[in-house]
Amino acid sequence: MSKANDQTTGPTARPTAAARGREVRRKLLATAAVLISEAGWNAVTTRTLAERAGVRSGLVHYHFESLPALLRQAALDAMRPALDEAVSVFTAAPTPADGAEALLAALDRYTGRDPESLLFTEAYLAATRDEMLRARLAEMTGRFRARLAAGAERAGHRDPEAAATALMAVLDGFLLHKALDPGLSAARITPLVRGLMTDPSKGEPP
Amino acid sequence: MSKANDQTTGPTARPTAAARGREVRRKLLATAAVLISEAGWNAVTTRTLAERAGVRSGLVHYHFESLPALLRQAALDAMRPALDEAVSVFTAAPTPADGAEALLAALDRYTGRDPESLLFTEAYLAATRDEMLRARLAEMTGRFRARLAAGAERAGHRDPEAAATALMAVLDGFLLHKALDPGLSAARITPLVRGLMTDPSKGEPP
DNA sequence: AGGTAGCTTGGACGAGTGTCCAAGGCGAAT
DNA sequence: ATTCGCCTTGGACACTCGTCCAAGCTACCT
Repeated sequence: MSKANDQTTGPTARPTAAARGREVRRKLLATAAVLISEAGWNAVTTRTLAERAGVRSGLVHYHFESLPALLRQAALDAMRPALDEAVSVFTAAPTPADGAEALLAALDRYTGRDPESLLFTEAYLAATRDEMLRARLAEMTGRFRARLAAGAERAGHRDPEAAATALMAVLDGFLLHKALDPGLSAARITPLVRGLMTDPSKGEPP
Repeated sequence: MSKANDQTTGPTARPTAAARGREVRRKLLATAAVLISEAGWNAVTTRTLAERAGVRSGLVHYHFESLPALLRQAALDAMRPALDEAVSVFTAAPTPADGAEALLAALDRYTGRDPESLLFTEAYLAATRDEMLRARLAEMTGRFRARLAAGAERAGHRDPEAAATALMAVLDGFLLHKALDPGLSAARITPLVRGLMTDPSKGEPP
């Protein structure tokens, strides 16, 4: 008897139908994330999406309930690992200030170069007008904020949650401003951003 | 002989054709700014715009070259006075830190309440994909940044331009985050934002 | 062998889109 | 009274949009 996953065929054999379907879903989601950043949330159409993904347009509504549902999932799927990596970068640093500096540096490298640079901003704006997206997105960013706050608290910050909120605001704000003016330097604002995570009540002069 | 602006007619008389035209332009621009914030830049259509403005749809392309051109002008016209007022608020404060606090407080009052709350964010994103808008917008925000930097410099900040950049990033970032989560408190991050405009090299302990 | 289930195709459908324009209206100037 | 110039109207135009589906395909199961 042969199991469903038997791959005893040749090296370049045709994948099973289910596997091809999975690949179509993956490509559509990945391409949608890029297009959202490139053209804007409301400018992603089924036809351009299918074309860029190398997929026939009829497949979009076979694999997904609707275009808005696809965009929601694409944005969330692309943001989750990005936020996870941000958490890693932050928690790997010895102090919250170093963590903030590392996050800013990572963001600086990311902006402009990455085809999904503006995905976060687009998703925030879209969430403003989409109840379901707002709930799922708020949960993800809430977890991120909690991680930042935990780091700030461990370092003895007076108001850790405020520090986390402020840090997230600078990061997303800087991302947006730098997209508009690539001349902006993350290095220049680094000392100021470090200051955000350093409790003002416990200054440490040289 | 009668001058063009003779308004010797009754109290509720029909205005001159030119005046009505000016009013149509004004209404379209004002309504467009609201709709951009409400529905998103790419979701503003000629027909919904005309309807919300109380104007026949055929007038849109009589008074404006194209819908994109109208949106550009609407955004810039609405942002200019807002930025001017922000400059006033900032420069009226005795110190840059007080100015930053005042700006944040004003932003906090503005967010959510105002129907144009998200206009700035939408305009930034649109400028990313529209060369002409980017140039005009960069000029306006550049002037604003220069005013903030001048204030920081007068107070002896080590890197005034960086301070201005960081302050603008927090403001726009906080605006966006608060639109998503109205529970965010501007008051909580105020001391941290004040710190941005206070040169870290010259701490002033009580 | 035939049957089944899932993926794929290409196009149809109606509702929307930005843009344009012939025709009409009306106050101001002559 | 007539002309002039600008504003206004309502709809036509040629798209593009999201969604849907009948028909075909092919790997797998019995």
